[in-house]
Amino acid sequence: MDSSLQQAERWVAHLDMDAFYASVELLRYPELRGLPVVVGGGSAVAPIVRPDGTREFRRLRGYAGRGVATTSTYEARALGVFSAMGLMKAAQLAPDALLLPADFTQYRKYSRLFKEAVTAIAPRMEDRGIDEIYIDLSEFGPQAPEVARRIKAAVQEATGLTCSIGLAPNKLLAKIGSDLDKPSGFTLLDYDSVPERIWPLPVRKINGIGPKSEQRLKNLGILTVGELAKAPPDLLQEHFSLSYARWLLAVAHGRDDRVVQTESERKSFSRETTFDRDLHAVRDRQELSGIFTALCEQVADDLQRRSYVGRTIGIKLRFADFRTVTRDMTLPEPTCDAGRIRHAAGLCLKRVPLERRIRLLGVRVGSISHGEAEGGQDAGSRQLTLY
DNA sequence: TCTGGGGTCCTAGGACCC
DNA sequence: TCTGGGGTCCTAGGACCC
Repeated sequence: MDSSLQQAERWVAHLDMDAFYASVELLRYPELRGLPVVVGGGSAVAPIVRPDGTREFRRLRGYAGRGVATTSTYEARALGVFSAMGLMKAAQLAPDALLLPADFTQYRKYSRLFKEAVTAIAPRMEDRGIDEIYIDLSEFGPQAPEVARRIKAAVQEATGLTCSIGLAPNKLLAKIGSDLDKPSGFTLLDYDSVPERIWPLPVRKINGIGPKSEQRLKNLGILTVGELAKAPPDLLQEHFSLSYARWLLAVAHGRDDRVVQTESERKSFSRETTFDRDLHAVRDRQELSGIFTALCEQVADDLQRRSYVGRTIGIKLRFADFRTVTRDMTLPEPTCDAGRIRHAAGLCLKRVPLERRIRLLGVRVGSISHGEAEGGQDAGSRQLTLY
């Protein structure tokens, strides 16, 4: 490679489905179109089908429980209800909004549909979760914007759902772009447009700056990306780690070298649950133990169904005061056996002092690999599978 | 109005080995 | 006798994302 040659221009698209879960629900319940709808809570909020076939939908009013909004329609957002908001609070803001339970089987189906529609046109796709992806369109050169528009149309054709696309020379700008014109947006950004389009935005719009960093930047008088771009490097290095300070300055100028990652291996499996009420380690011992075992069985089942085994078994506890602790231990041999996971997780739990009430319990298996578990009925056949 | 569930990555200290 | 580095693994916590 001749380093004096300028690197070929990159084209990266970020595609984000609009209000994904809620939009899938509207396909099923078209009569709710135009109304504030919130997805969240357990199956208890499912609509009731009357004898005559008509449906009665739950409203947010009177909701009691610990659920949060997973998604809301744009009509509900106009009333102040956004994802991750507690449903009790949402009920205060929008008591007449309709409430539907999340149906992940259905969302996974539509996720598959839209991703298939994309890869049929442009194969270099990076999965970023159920409702968003990056697409490397560099191979299309100057045709990239046209291809991106075709992808947007193909997604709608395949699913009946709209998406928003940002198209830019890198992932950072593509991601910001897809959010600039929602819903059903299409935004083209290049480096020259950074001062005009990106600098006025709050720093929180940058993927990687969360609530903590936002607050710390605010304390330094930095609210917008433009202010970040002009911040003295010394000031940033004083308040953040060297690598984070460098990253902050780079992204503020719209710079990002990350490649579109078309393959990735998962690193862990976990299951966790928040209780309806906080449980007491001693008084609710039986109930706690039953839930603990069930979580271990679920993780074991997840591993087995996908032919994984793991060596690091961990637990997570959240106390009533929201403090979270984790404990883990690494086994000499990997496993996917519920009993072994339960035993190791039990040892981890013994290392946590349990004086406070518990609100959440979780079980995790990490250091995973494909293959047969050591011990158990498969021990003898290990050789066969390895060679 | 008390804040879900499933992930990834980073940092940092200690153990242990060479 | 006091003092080394480097590398890897393990564990805990935290920030962040969808």
